[in-house]
Amino acid sequence: MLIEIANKLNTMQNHLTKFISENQVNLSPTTATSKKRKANGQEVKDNTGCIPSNISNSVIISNSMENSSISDHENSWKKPREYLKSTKILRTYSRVDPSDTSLQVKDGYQWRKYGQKVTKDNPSPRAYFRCSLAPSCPVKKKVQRSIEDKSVLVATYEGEHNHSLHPNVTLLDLTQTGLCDDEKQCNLKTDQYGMQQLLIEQMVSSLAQDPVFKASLASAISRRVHD
DNA sequence: CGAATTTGACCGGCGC
DNA sequence: GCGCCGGTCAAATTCG
Repeated sequence: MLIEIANKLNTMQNHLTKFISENQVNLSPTTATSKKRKANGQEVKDNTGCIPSNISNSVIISNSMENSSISDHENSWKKPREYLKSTKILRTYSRVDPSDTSLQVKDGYQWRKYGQKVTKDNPSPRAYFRCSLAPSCPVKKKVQRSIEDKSVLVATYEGEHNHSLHPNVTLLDLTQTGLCDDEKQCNLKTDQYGMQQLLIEQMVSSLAQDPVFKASLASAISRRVHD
């Protein structure tokens, strides 16, 4: 029976992988522009605090390209537009203990903090991190508490990891197996695979902590046992 | 003692 | 040109 459950979980993971691939979650370049103010001169509200209403106690992932709730200026990070065209933005929401002031989001990667700022429209400080798994990795991360719910950490990721290092994921070396002869393409595939694995882990983690999902799973297992 | 974090200073973009 | 603001730097401090 345990084997069956394991198989079911594998199937579930395959479905998740397929879903992520088909919906291009996190893998589409942002088309964000850097307009900060509306035409009438009123300030555009920073959406860092806007969280999905159905958030549980784990991680929710939103794609900046498809999620219109994310303001342009939040995505811009004051970067040149040319740079933005080739930069991928990902935002995740993590529920943490409100008393925890560390602003640490456990996503499997290792981050080095290089700055912290209090922004105008959110009293909670915003922390700036760089990926420390590889010295040349361009990925950056911003973490700030939600303005609406201080128990929710909003992590915004910019860029893609240019390395295959990931503490929780063993990646295939496509270059050595001969499956990929173009080095650039290979790096892209490797990176996308790594990001997919990360997304899967986060989604599975989210499901695992969802009481409704757990109840459904328990019910399904129970039916299996009684069959 | 080296690595990681903190924090004030500095820089560049943008609006007025 | 000036001031505001977000992002980054780097010296000081803390931690393991």
